[in-house]
Amino acid sequence: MKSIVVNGAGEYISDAPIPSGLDYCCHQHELGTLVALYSDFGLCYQGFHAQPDEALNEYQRFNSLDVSLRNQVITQDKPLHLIGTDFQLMVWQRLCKLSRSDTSSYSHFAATCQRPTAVRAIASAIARNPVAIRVPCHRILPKRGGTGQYRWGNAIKHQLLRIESNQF
DNA sequence: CGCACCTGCTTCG
DNA sequence: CGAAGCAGGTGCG
Repeated sequence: MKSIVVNGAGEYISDAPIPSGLDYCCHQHELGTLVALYSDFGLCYQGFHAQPDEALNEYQRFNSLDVSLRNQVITQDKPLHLIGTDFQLMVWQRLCKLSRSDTSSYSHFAATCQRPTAVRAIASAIARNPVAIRVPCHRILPKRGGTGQYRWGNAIKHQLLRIESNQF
């Protein structure tokens, strides 16, 4: 398990301590309320939730951590502060390199990660992406068609893709 | 379509 | 180290 800070392109910036407290910010996305959780080093979590504590619960459960909610803040443009195994971090960083409306299948994405046969492991790592939208896990789709699964709801994944493809 | 079966790899105990 | 668990893929009807 490592805890690192990366920029918007997924490039490594530095290591960082595991957060003990997080600031939060709720803002309206056209598909729902988006809750962001910030450590002192960057954006740790972003997901579709009605309440900030739901987001915190998710974050704690996924990372087996005990973290407190601190202050409400306004939307901040910060780097990402990600916690995960080497493998997960590699996958998330790779996702950040996808440009807008650049979608791919799970198997193709696995190949671009240099793990062409590890499709299921890659999919598991994608599923644990803690930062919706900024880490564009929604751009990875089943080869057979359809939009596949999404941690915050399949309908939202579908809509995100529609929005991204329409803006061209 | 849906289903059964297969798969390789990561993760956790 | 072994076993569980996968946001997948394939082939068949």
